[in-house]
Amino acid sequence: MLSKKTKYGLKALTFIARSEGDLPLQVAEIAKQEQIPQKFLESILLTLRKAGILGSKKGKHGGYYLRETPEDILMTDVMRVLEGPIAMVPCVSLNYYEKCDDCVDEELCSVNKLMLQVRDSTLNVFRNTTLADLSHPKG
Amino acid sequence: MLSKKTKYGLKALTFIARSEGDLPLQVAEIAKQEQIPQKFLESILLTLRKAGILGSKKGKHGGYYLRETPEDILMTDVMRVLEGPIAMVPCVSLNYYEKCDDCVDEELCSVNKLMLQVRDSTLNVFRNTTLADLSHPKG
DNA sequence: GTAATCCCTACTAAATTGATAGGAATAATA
DNA sequence: TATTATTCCTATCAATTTAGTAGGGATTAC
Repeated sequence: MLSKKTKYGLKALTFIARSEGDLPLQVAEIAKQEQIPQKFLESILLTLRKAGILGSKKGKHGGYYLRETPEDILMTDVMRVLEGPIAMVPCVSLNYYEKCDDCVDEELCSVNKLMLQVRDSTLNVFRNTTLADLSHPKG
Repeated sequence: MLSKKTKYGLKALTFIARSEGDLPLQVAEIAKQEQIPQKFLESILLTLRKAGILGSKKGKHGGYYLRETPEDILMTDVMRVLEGPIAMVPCVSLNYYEKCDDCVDEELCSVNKLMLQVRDSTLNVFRNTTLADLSHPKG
């Protein structure tokens, strides 16, 4: 299952991308428009900012904005920040590889074999989808 | 993350497929060979039997066996039994479709748009992979 | 009738998820 | 400078899920 965190994060990013204004958008407004608990959204946007996907401005009239244009924001990056590793098992993870304790030979392991294919096909989707693709009505 | 249940289930199925004997295999032996807690594996194999993927024989010299040849056992079926719906959100699920409470227009929803693609690509892998593919050293 | 095996139910500890609460720090503006 | 609006940070918490464990009933081979 996709976590609420990721779901909310994607919705928020799309909302910001669609706004296209120069002004930063406030958590309160995004939360209201997208029906997301405000405090929860606050922590999610903070995560996205720390990851370099969003920028922020503090104080009155502050808020969040995209660091790059939607066309340049890849889902690989967004999903890794929000949902964690794309691979479903560490032994097929590109960025967080870890050998299984039990596994004697990875090449013989059926779990490894199957999940490697799933990772590749999912990665292919994320690598070819930008925030712009998700933000346009048709696409 | 892939659950241990699914991981163990896949390993057990592969183990059975590789054995190829006429005799049913016992939980105790599979558990020992694949380093899986026996009682846990028991409940997993029971699930697979109830789903029609495994058959069982009770009593002394009993055990589990495949209901079909490995070539005919598709990962779509196995994964749905072990891990649940393949879609990461109910609104893109083929078999368990459910509309989101909040979502006004699914065609505008970025989460829907992205997860639909992920579902399709994952489904494509599972539909084209059989237990036989996972059981052979090369493949 | 005994031993080996699957079958079934119930319970539990640990981790994760989806929040909520409270306030500190910062910036605009009157 | 005081006020207000906002992000930033830490801590806490309830519900759910996961990964098992425990105990014994039912069935079959021998």
